[in-house]
Amino acid sequence: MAKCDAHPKLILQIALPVPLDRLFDYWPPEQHAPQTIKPGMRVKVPFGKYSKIGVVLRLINTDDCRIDLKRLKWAEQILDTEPLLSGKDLQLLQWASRYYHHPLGEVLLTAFPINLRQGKPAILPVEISYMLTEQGQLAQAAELKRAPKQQALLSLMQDHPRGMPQTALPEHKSALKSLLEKGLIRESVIQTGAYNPINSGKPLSANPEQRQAIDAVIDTLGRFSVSLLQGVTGSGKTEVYMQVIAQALQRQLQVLVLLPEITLTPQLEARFRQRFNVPIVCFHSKLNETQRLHAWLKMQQGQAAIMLGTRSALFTPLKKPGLIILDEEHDSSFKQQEGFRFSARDVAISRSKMLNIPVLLGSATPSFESLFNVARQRYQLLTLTNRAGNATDPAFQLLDIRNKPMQSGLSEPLLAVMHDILADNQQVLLFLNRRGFAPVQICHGCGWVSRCGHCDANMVIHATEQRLRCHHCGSEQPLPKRCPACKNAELQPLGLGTERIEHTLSEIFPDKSIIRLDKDTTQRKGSLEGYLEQIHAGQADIILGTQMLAKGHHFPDVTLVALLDIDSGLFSVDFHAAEKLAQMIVQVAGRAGRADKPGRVILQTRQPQHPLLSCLLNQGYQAFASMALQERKQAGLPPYSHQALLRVHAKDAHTPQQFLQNVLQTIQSLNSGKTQVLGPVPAPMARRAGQFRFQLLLQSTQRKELHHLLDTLLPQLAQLKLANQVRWSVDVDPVDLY
DNA sequence: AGCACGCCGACT
DNA sequence: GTCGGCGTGCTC
Repeated sequence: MAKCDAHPKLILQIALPVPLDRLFDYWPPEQHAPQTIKPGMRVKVPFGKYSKIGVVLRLINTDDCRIDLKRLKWAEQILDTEPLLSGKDLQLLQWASRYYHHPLGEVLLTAFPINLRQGKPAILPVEISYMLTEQGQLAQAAELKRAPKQQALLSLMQDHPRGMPQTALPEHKSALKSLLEKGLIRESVIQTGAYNPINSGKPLSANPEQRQAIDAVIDTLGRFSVSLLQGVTGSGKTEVYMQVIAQALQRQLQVLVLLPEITLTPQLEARFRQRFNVPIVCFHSKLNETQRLHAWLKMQQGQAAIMLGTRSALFTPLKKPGLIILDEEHDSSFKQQEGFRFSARDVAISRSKMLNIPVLLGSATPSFESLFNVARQRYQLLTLTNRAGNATDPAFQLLDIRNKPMQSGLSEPLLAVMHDILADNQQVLLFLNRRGFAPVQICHGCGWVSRCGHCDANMVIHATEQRLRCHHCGSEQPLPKRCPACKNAELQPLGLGTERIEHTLSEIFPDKSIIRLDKDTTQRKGSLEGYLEQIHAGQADIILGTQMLAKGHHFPDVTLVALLDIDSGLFSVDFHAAEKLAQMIVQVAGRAGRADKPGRVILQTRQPQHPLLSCLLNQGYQAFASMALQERKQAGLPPYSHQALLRVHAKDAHTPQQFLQNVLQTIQSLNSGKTQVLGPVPAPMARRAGQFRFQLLLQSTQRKELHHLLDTLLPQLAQLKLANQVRWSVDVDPVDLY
């Protein structure tokens, strides 16, 4: 290479999306002035056989280069003229990479929408609007009678004297061209960037509790603080969000609103658009890549003021960050469960701290961590207790079903109540967290069960499709008519799923309309919305479903909620189970009732004396949380300690355990004993999708100790003999042991 | 993660 | 005699 002695002085340190926790050094691209390259710009570099897109993280001197300069390659191209990620963004992502012990390059590139990850240009299309020229204003539609499409467009334009954006006229492409040529309309570029955050007129109302909460959060605008807004269903949390947002917008600041599920975004989006006269963008998995790119860029450039999004929206750069809101903060979907296993709630708090802005967490059933932080006076607690329209709290009733006659999981006393309610033309909501017809098929002749061949789990009967399905690995097969083992035809469904209960209900209540809401009935696009409409229109008598009933949707005409089987949540190896169960009970109960029709909640149980249930029902969620936190304190569990879970899996049955045994030895050689090590133990589902799984739990009362151990331990894992025979991952602050 | 290179079984 | 199985080793 002739260039050898003309080496530029600066070297780029680049993060690349590879599972290697280090940066890669490159010369700046040959004809690119190195002074113009800034951290946060994307760069295309040769990597191995092909090219990759990375992010410039630092510029260093040749003296600080980590490898022999002769081996350095030249970067191919700097892809941005300005950094896409700010210094603060990079700082946050680096922190997250260290905290979650996930490779920096992969963390950095998850901040980008796919298009930017692939190196596509970070450009927003120019938005064009059309408006009438003077000639067009005077023109008579009749003049165009030989061109009906142009005629239609002209009158449409005459109805919108302030112009129409191109995006609103997708059908009129050729007519637009013709009218432009005739000089009847003209194009103008829509000016984005500045917006006038005036709300649409109505004076904002709030009850005293809401007022207090609103004022308390507004008071924190401009500095870091965490507020926990605890409000029962229907207490008006959204109104609090909106009035706080209004204040942030007045200060020309942007707001990031994070939600657990996309199913809830459309409702909230509609309310926001009605309230705020500012550009609002959404960011979630139902959007296509172009829409996501545009939403991301609008926030990054300051053209949009509000982003509503799911977990993946958390890292969107903000030109003028003002406030982060995280609704339903207890929801476990804020924790990413694969790859970069971050908690959007915890990272949002870190981000707010770095940006020196407030964060507002909302929930009717706050996570125990958040309540713990309130008790430690790290968060301020704001409470809303009044339900809208003076609705009363639902009345809870534990229904002891021991020795009671049952029909498909429905006890006689429950059926009696249902008969009454339905006779009165009110709606009933039944909750069972198990989809399918029955969780297993069994042979009455020989005892064969429908075991999954790849998992330690049974295959679930799906009667409509006449198939057996494993809910853990997705494998399926036709429902056998005869026992595969003994050829006996006496195969029976064992246990209950929503599909089976729907079947039974239709026999017991033949003239009532039943709507089942679970993954199987709502997979088709728009089907959930369709069912919800039917329910709200009063076309459903019985609503039956799983988890998704607990999330957001309110059914005001429901006056009876029944949880058919809560016992399975009472006995779990995972210490989070009690918290999850309590949240679920309260959330499901919150779906029902309003002022003139108080709700009633029945919980079927064979454990009517269980202390967890009696505390929750007699003293409420708050008391229950205090009790459970006390237990966790005594047991030294989070949030009184900190955990990291090392998961290992392999095709071979023995290597995961052997590998973890070696890890254990390594730990013992490193650890001063302040970090507890539990395991290795088989994962709760020891075999899944053909992989054998083991895990090792690390726990320490000092977060620093735990992280120090991980810092020294993890780089050594790759050197262990069995390292390339297993796959392993680290989960910091695990919430699910599966 | 890709994607090489690198040694041992069933096919034109 | 080749095509290709996935074992291990590297990427600035």
